[in-house]
Amino acid sequence: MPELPEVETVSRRIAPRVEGRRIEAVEINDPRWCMPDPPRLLEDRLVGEVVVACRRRGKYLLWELGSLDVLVMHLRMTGVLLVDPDDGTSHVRVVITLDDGTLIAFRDPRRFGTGMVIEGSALDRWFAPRLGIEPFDPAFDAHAMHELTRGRRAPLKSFLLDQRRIAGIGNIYADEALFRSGLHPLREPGSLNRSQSARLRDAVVDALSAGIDAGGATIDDFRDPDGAWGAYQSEFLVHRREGLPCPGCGRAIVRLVVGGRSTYCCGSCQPRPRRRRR
DNA sequence: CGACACTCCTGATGGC
DNA sequence: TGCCATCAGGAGTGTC
Repeated sequence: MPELPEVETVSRRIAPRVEGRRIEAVEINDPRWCMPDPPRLLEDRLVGEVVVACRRRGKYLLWELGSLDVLVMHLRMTGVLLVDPDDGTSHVRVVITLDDGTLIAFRDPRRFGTGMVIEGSALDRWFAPRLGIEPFDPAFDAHAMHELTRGRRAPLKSFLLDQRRIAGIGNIYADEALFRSGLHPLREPGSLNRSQSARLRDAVVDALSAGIDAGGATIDDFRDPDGAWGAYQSEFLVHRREGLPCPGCGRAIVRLVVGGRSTYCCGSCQPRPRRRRR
Protein backbone atom coordinates (compact mmCIF):
# COMPACT_ATOMS: atom_id res chain seq x y z
CA MET A 1 0.00 0.00 0.00
CA PRO A 2 1.52 3.29 -0.99
CA GLU A 3 2.75 5.22 2.00
CA LEU A 4 5.05 8.22 2.11
CA PRO A 5 8.09 6.44 0.58
CA GLU A 6 6.02 4.93 -2.21
CA VAL A 7 4.29 8.21 -3.04
CA GLU A 8 7.66 9.97 -2.91
CA THR A 9 9.03 7.35 -5.32
CA VAL A 10 6.14 7.92 -7.72
CA SER A 11 6.53 11.68 -7.47
CA ARG A 12 10.28 11.62 -8.13
CA ARG A 13 10.03 9.25 -11.09
CA ILE A 14 7.10 10.99 -12.67
CA ALA A 15 8.12 14.62 -12.13
CA PRO A 16 10.66 14.78 -14.98
CA ARG A 17 8.08 13.29 -17.33
CA VAL A 18 5.26 15.70 -16.54
CA GLU A 19 6.78 19.00 -15.40
CA GLY A 20 6.64 21.60 -18.15
CA ARG A 21 4.26 19.45 -20.22
CA ARG A 22 0.78 20.49 -21.24
CA ILE A 23 -2.17 18.20 -20.62
CA GLU A 24 -3.67 17.29 -23.97
CA ALA A 25 -6.46 14.96 -22.87
CA VAL A 26 -7.95 13.41 -19.74
CA GLU A 27 -10.05 10.27 -19.77
CA ILE A 28 -11.74 9.32 -16.50
CA ASN A 29 -13.22 5.85 -16.82
CA ASP A 30 -14.37 5.52 -13.22
CA PRO A 31 -16.54 8.31 -11.79
CA ARG A 32 -15.74 7.10 -8.27
CA TRP A 33 -12.23 8.52 -8.71
CA CYS A 34 -13.40 12.14 -8.56
CA MET A 35 -16.71 11.73 -6.71
CA PRO A 36 -18.77 13.79 -6.03
CA ASP A 37 -17.54 15.91 -8.93
CA PRO A 38 -18.53 14.61 -12.37
CA PRO A 39 -15.60 13.48 -14.55
CA ARG A 40 -16.40 16.20 -17.08
CA LEU A 41 -15.67 18.89 -14.50
CA LEU A 42 -12.14 17.62 -13.85
CA GLU A 43 -11.47 16.97 -17.51
CA ASP A 44 -12.43 20.55 -18.34
CA ARG A 45 -10.24 22.02 -15.61
CA LEU A 46 -7.21 19.89 -16.53
CA VAL A 47 -7.11 19.87 -20.32
CA GLY A 48 -4.88 22.58 -21.72
CA GLU A 49 -3.08 23.20 -18.44
CA VAL A 50 0.69 23.08 -18.03
CA VAL A 51 1.99 20.95 -15.17
CA VAL A 52 4.28 23.34 -13.33
CA ALA A 53 5.39 20.98 -10.54
CA CYS A 54 4.81 17.46 -9.29
CA ARG A 55 5.28 16.92 -5.58
CA ARG A 56 4.08 15.06 -2.50
CA ARG A 57 2.39 16.08 0.75
CA GLY A 58 1.77 13.24 3.20
CA LYS A 59 0.50 10.40 1.04
CA TYR A 60 -1.04 12.83 -1.45
CA LEU A 61 0.46 13.39 -4.89
CA LEU A 62 0.11 16.94 -6.20
CA TRP A 63 0.30 18.37 -9.70
CA GLU A 64 0.52 22.16 -9.61
CA LEU A 65 -0.98 23.64 -12.76
CA GLY A 66 -0.38 26.85 -14.68
CA SER A 67 -3.89 27.97 -13.74
CA LEU A 68 -2.78 27.80 -10.09
CA ASP A 69 -5.21 24.93 -9.62
CA VAL A 70 -3.77 21.76 -8.11
CA LEU A 71 -4.63 18.20 -9.08
CA VAL A 72 -4.68 16.34 -5.76
CA MET A 73 -4.44 12.56 -6.05
CA HIS A 74 -4.45 9.85 -3.40
CA LEU A 75 -3.37 6.33 -4.36
CA ARG A 76 -4.96 4.72 -1.29
CA MET A 77 -4.48 0.95 -1.14
CA THR A 78 -3.70 -0.24 -4.62
CA GLY A 79 -3.32 2.85 -6.79
CA VAL A 80 -0.29 3.66 -8.89
CA LEU A 81 0.62 5.99 -11.73
CA LEU A 82 2.24 4.38 -14.74
CA VAL A 83 4.14 6.10 -17.54
CA ASP A 84 3.23 4.69 -20.96
CA PRO A 85 1.64 1.50 -19.58
CA ASP A 86 1.83 -1.76 -21.49
CA ASP A 87 -1.11 -2.57 -23.71
CA GLY A 88 -3.69 -4.58 -21.85
CA THR A 89 -2.84 -3.16 -18.44
CA SER A 90 -5.91 -3.90 -16.31
CA HIS A 91 -7.80 -1.67 -13.88
CA VAL A 92 -6.80 1.58 -15.54
CA ARG A 93 -9.20 4.19 -14.12
CA VAL A 94 -7.74 7.40 -15.57
CA VAL A 95 -5.55 8.18 -18.56
CA ILE A 96 -3.85 11.56 -19.00
CA THR A 97 -2.25 12.38 -22.34
CA LEU A 98 0.58 14.92 -22.37
CA ASP A 99 1.59 17.16 -25.27
CA ASP A 100 4.64 15.02 -26.09
CA GLY A 101 2.47 11.93 -26.45
CA THR A 102 3.34 10.50 -23.04
CA LEU A 103 0.50 8.63 -21.37
CA ILE A 104 0.11 8.73 -17.60
CA ALA A 105 -2.27 6.02 -16.40
CA PHE A 106 -3.80 5.67 -12.97
CA ARG A 107 -4.17 1.97 -12.25
CA ASP A 108 -6.17 0.98 -9.19
CA PRO A 109 -7.68 -2.51 -8.80
CA ARG A 110 -9.61 -1.76 -5.59
CA ARG A 111 -10.88 1.64 -6.72
CA PHE A 112 -10.14 3.40 -3.43
CA GLY A 113 -7.95 6.03 -5.08
CA THR A 114 -9.21 9.58 -5.50
CA GLY A 115 -8.51 12.66 -7.58
CA MET A 116 -9.73 16.21 -7.20
CA VAL A 117 -8.86 19.70 -8.37
CA ILE A 118 -8.40 22.40 -5.75
CA GLU A 119 -7.49 26.07 -6.13
CA GLY A 120 -3.89 26.52 -5.04
CA SER A 121 -4.85 29.28 -2.64
CA ALA A 122 -7.19 26.88 -0.86
CA LEU A 123 -4.75 23.97 -0.65
CA ASP A 124 -3.34 24.68 2.80
CA ARG A 125 -6.83 25.21 4.16
CA TRP A 126 -7.86 21.86 2.72
CA PHE A 127 -4.88 20.02 4.19
CA ALA A 128 -4.93 21.73 7.59
CA PRO A 129 -7.56 19.56 9.27
CA ARG A 130 -6.26 16.40 7.60
CA LEU A 131 -2.47 16.41 7.67
CA GLY A 132 0.04 17.06 10.42
CA ILE A 133 3.75 17.75 10.16
CA GLU A 134 5.91 16.30 7.37
CA PRO A 135 8.42 13.80 8.78
CA PHE A 136 11.24 15.44 6.79
CA ASP A 137 10.34 18.95 7.88
CA PRO A 138 13.29 20.30 9.92
CA ALA A 139 10.73 21.34 12.52
CA PHE A 140 9.95 17.67 13.13
CA ASP A 141 12.56 17.20 15.83
CA ALA A 142 12.61 15.34 19.13
CA HIS A 143 10.85 18.18 20.88
CA ALA A 144 8.08 18.30 18.29
CA MET A 145 7.51 14.57 18.64
CA HIS A 146 7.36 14.83 22.39
CA GLU A 147 4.79 17.61 22.16
CA LEU A 148 2.68 15.58 19.72
CA THR A 149 2.54 12.62 22.10
CA ARG A 150 1.41 14.66 25.14
CA GLY A 151 -1.97 13.58 26.41
CA ARG A 152 -2.44 10.90 23.74
CA ARG A 153 -3.85 7.69 25.19
CA ALA A 154 -4.71 5.59 22.13
CA PRO A 155 -2.02 2.98 21.30
CA LEU A 156 1.28 4.30 19.96
CA LYS A 157 0.69 2.38 16.73
CA SER A 158 -2.62 4.20 16.21
CA PHE A 159 -0.91 7.49 16.99
CA LEU A 160 1.64 6.92 14.22
CA LEU A 161 -1.13 6.07 11.75
CA ASP A 162 -3.04 9.29 12.54
CA GLN A 163 -2.31 11.56 9.58
CA ARG A 164 -3.42 14.61 11.56
CA ARG A 165 -0.38 14.26 13.84
CA ILE A 166 2.37 13.16 11.47
CA ALA A 167 1.66 12.88 7.74
CA GLY A 168 2.63 9.92 5.60
CA ILE A 169 3.07 6.92 7.91
CA GLY A 170 1.03 3.81 7.07
CA ASN A 171 0.86 0.30 8.43
CA ILE A 172 4.23 -0.86 7.10
CA TYR A 173 6.36 2.04 8.26
CA ALA A 174 4.55 2.31 11.59
CA ASP A 175 5.63 -1.25 12.42
CA GLU A 176 9.14 -0.65 11.13
CA ALA A 177 9.54 2.62 13.04
CA LEU A 178 8.23 1.11 16.28
CA PHE A 179 10.68 -1.77 16.02
CA ARG A 180 13.56 0.59 15.31
CA SER A 181 12.58 2.64 18.36
CA GLY A 182 12.31 -0.39 20.65
CA LEU A 183 8.84 0.76 21.70
CA HIS A 184 5.82 -1.53 21.89
CA PRO A 185 2.82 -0.75 19.63
CA LEU A 186 0.52 -0.69 22.66
CA ARG A 187 2.56 1.87 24.58
CA GLU A 188 0.64 4.95 25.58
CA PRO A 189 2.09 7.90 23.62
CA GLY A 190 1.60 10.21 26.57
CA SER A 191 3.80 7.96 28.71
CA LEU A 192 6.93 8.45 26.61
CA ASN A 193 9.75 10.35 28.24
CA ARG A 194 11.87 12.80 26.27
CA SER A 195 14.51 10.30 25.28
CA GLN A 196 11.90 7.80 24.10
CA SER A 197 10.18 10.48 22.04
CA ALA A 198 13.54 11.34 20.51
CA ARG A 199 14.16 7.67 19.65
CA LEU A 200 10.73 7.40 18.07
CA ARG A 201 11.28 10.53 16.00
CA ASP A 202 14.59 9.18 14.70
CA ALA A 203 13.07 5.76 14.06
CA VAL A 204 10.26 7.28 11.96
CA VAL A 205 12.70 9.29 9.86
CA ASP A 206 15.09 6.34 9.47
CA ALA A 207 12.37 3.88 8.47
CA LEU A 208 10.89 6.28 5.90
CA SER A 209 14.35 7.14 4.55
CA ALA A 210 15.20 3.47 4.12
CA GLY A 211 11.97 2.97 2.20
CA ILE A 212 12.65 5.90 -0.11
CA ASP A 213 16.23 4.73 -0.71
CA ALA A 214 14.89 1.33 -1.79
CA GLY A 215 12.38 2.87 -4.19
CA GLY A 216 9.44 1.94 -1.99
CA ALA A 217 8.02 -1.43 -1.06
CA THR A 218 5.98 -3.66 -3.35
CA ILE A 219 2.90 -4.83 -1.50
CA ASP A 220 -0.44 -5.17 -3.23
CA ASP A 221 1.18 -4.82 -6.62
CA PHE A 222 2.81 -1.44 -6.09
CA ARG A 223 5.09 -0.47 -9.00
CA ASP A 224 7.01 2.66 -9.74
CA PRO A 225 5.83 4.66 -12.76
CA ASP A 226 8.15 2.73 -15.07
CA GLY A 227 6.62 -0.56 -13.96
CA ALA A 228 9.53 -1.62 -11.76
CA TRP A 229 8.84 -3.40 -8.50
CA GLY A 230 9.83 -1.78 -5.24
CA ALA A 231 12.60 -3.40 -3.24
CA TYR A 232 11.97 -2.38 0.33
CA GLN A 233 9.64 -5.26 1.19
CA SER A 234 12.71 -7.53 1.26
CA GLU A 235 14.24 -5.24 3.86
CA PHE A 236 11.34 -5.25 6.29
CA LEU A 237 12.63 -5.86 9.80
CA VAL A 238 9.33 -7.03 11.29
CA HIS A 239 6.38 -6.17 9.04
CA ARG A 240 4.67 -9.30 7.66
CA ARG A 241 7.40 -11.46 9.20
CA GLU A 242 5.38 -13.35 11.80
CA GLY A 243 7.33 -16.33 13.14
CA LEU A 244 10.58 -15.27 11.49
CA PRO A 245 13.56 -14.35 13.66
CA CYS A 246 13.82 -10.83 15.00
CA PRO A 247 16.87 -9.14 13.45
CA GLY A 248 17.79 -7.88 16.91
CA CYS A 249 17.53 -10.90 19.17
CA GLY A 250 16.50 -13.84 16.99
CA ARG A 251 13.26 -14.56 18.79
CA ALA A 252 10.14 -15.09 16.69
CA ILE A 253 8.33 -11.99 15.54
CA VAL A 254 4.73 -11.91 16.72
CA ARG A 255 1.58 -10.56 15.08
CA LEU A 256 -1.12 -8.76 16.98
CA VAL A 257 -4.05 -6.55 16.04
CA VAL A 258 -3.93 -2.94 17.19
CA GLY A 259 -6.68 -0.55 16.27
CA GLY A 260 -7.93 -3.15 13.82
CA ARG A 261 -4.60 -3.21 11.98
CA SER A 262 -2.21 -6.13 11.63
CA THR A 263 0.80 -5.27 13.72
CA TYR A 264 4.16 -7.02 13.84
CA CYS A 265 6.72 -6.62 16.58
CA CYS A 266 9.33 -8.35 18.71
CA GLY A 267 8.05 -9.22 22.16
CA SER A 268 11.54 -9.01 23.58
CA CYS A 269 13.10 -5.97 21.84
CA GLN A 270 9.84 -4.05 22.24
CA PRO A 271 8.79 -4.72 25.84
CA ARG A 272 5.05 -4.76 26.44
CA PRO A 273 3.70 -1.92 28.56
CA ARG A 274 3.15 -2.92 32.20
CA ARG A 275 -0.47 -1.99 32.44
CA ARG A 276 -3.19 -1.58 29.87
CA ARG A 277 -4.99 1.74 29.58
CA ARG A 278 -8.65 1.75 30.44
C1' DC B 1 -12.14 17.43 21.55
C1' DG B 2 -10.55 12.16 21.36
C1' DA B 3 -11.47 7.45 20.42
C1' DC B 4 -13.62 4.07 17.83
C1' DA B 5 -16.90 1.50 14.67
C1' DC B 6 -18.33 1.40 10.16
C1' DT B 7 -17.90 2.03 5.12
C1' DC B 8 -15.95 1.85 0.53
C1' DC B 9 -13.75 -2.17 -2.97
C1' DT B 10 -11.89 -6.42 -5.14
C1' DG B 11 -7.98 -9.79 -5.54
C1' DA B 12 -5.98 -13.21 -2.73
C1' DT B 13 -6.44 -16.82 0.43
C1' DG B 14 -8.14 -20.86 2.94
C1' DG B 15 -11.46 -24.35 4.07
C1' DC B 16 -14.25 -28.06 2.62
C1' DT C 1 -11.80 -28.56 -9.02
C1' DG C 2 -14.95 -25.27 -7.55
C1' DC C 3 -17.40 -22.56 -4.47
C1' DC C 4 -17.87 -19.38 -0.80
C1' DA C 5 -16.58 -16.84 3.31
C1' DT C 6 -13.03 -14.13 5.04
C1' DC C 7 -9.40 -10.83 4.95
C1' DA C 8 -6.64 -6.61 3.93
C1' DG C 9 -6.71 -1.48 4.92
C1' DG C 10 -6.47 4.80 4.24
C1' DA C 11 -9.36 8.01 5.13
C1' DG C 12 -14.02 9.93 5.45
C1' DT C 13 -18.13 9.86 8.20
C1' DG C 14 -20.95 9.26 12.15
C1' DT C 15 -21.49 8.37 17.15
C1' DC C 16 -20.66 8.73 21.94
